[in-house]
Amino acid sequence: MTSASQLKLDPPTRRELNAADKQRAILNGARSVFMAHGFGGASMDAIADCAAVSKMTLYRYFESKEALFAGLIEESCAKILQQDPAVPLEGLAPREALRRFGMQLLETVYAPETLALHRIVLAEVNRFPELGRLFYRSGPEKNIEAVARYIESYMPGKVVPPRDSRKCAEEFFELVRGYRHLRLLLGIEKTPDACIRAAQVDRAVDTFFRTL
Amino acid sequence: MTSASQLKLDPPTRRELNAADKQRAILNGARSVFMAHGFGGASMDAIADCAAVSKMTLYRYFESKEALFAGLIEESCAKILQQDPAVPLEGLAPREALRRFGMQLLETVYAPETLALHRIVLAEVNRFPELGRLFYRSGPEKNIEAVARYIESYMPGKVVPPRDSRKCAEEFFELVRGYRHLRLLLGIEKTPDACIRAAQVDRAVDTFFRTL
DNA sequence: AATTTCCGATACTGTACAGTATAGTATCGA
DNA sequence: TCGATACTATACTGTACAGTATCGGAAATT
Repeated sequence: MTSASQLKLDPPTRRELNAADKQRAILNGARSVFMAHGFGGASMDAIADCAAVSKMTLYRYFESKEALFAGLIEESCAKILQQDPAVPLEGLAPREALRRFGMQLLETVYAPETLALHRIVLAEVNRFPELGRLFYRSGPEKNIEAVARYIESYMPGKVVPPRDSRKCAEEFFELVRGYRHLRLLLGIEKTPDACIRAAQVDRAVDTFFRTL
Repeated sequence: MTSASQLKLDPPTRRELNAADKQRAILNGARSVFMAHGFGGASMDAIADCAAVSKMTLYRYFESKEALFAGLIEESCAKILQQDPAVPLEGLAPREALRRFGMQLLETVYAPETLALHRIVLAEVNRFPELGRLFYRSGPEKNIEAVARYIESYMPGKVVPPRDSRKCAEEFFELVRGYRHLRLLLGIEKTPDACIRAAQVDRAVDTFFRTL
């Protein structure tokens, strides 16, 4: 190791850093195991092994298996939410702006980790009802609201009273994600590359503009 | 008992009748328990109790827990498939025909049992990959193909070459099911009544016709 | 009625797992 | 150097559960 001294921090900070590392290691291990085997199929021993941590440490950071699971899902949802870089919209033609929204959506929801999260939340929503709301608010709702606001600000007069911008935004994302989303969730299709995703978004944007 | 003789059948038939009843009882019990608790959370004892049948009988009809689960999902998918009464289309205006397709879709996919099936298939698609295909072929694919055929037969010239009837049919159903479908799957919204469903279908049909 | 065959209720077996207890170790501050 | 804290390894407890063995009894056959 080259000069460990420059990595040294004052004690409390350093300890917290270690603690944060452990927590992250645990959550990463939990992610692998829970996502692969579901809540019921995951064992705390397997998670401990996967996180390279003893089972006692697991229970020092999380009350129970349920708490660990809930913590993991919360973290995963937050991760999805944060990677919303609020696309810069100024000066873009509406079609191009919507294309960017669409591409961002597909990158997120077609990603294997997001698909796994989606599956497991649906699977356990009976056991943990609050996770349903959490998931919806972290992902779909944010996107829909962003597009609704965009439509209101940059496409005035396009949406007239019996329709509203929010429903319109939902329709837009329905067209973008398509039935391919279901096929991916069901594992009967491979994740499409960026090129295919772009074609799909273009088509969805075309269709969407025809509905206005 | 009043005159058991008139209920008597010749032996083999009678035995088979009982066998069919048992099988149905088992599958019904399995449905309740699996749908409520998932594959991992369901115990064979609970299923036996729920079906009012001994555990031995369970194992007489199904090799293992996995086999019972697979059998149940197969039966559930088949049930969805069969309740496709091939709407009579002759003499209907296209808008009206599509409204019927849409209503039929929502009745099926918004039904609590279908939502439960949807959730559990997604939950277990890692463990039982073939169920993904089975589910997709039983439900979505049938519907999409039916609408695609309708578009080809009854709306000639509406869909021009870069677009194809199948993609169009997918778009139609995407608009019909809406994000409400996801909210129902996540348990954050109550099943809408027929009136709300009809309004949703009307709106989707309007939007769809604007895309043509 | 006697006998054979099948079935199901109950009890059991082995295993896997959540959670805990214990005993020992590494790290750090004083 | 001492003492405290956080960790590890391991073994244990109790429970839940998939799958099985046994035995009594009902039906089918004679």
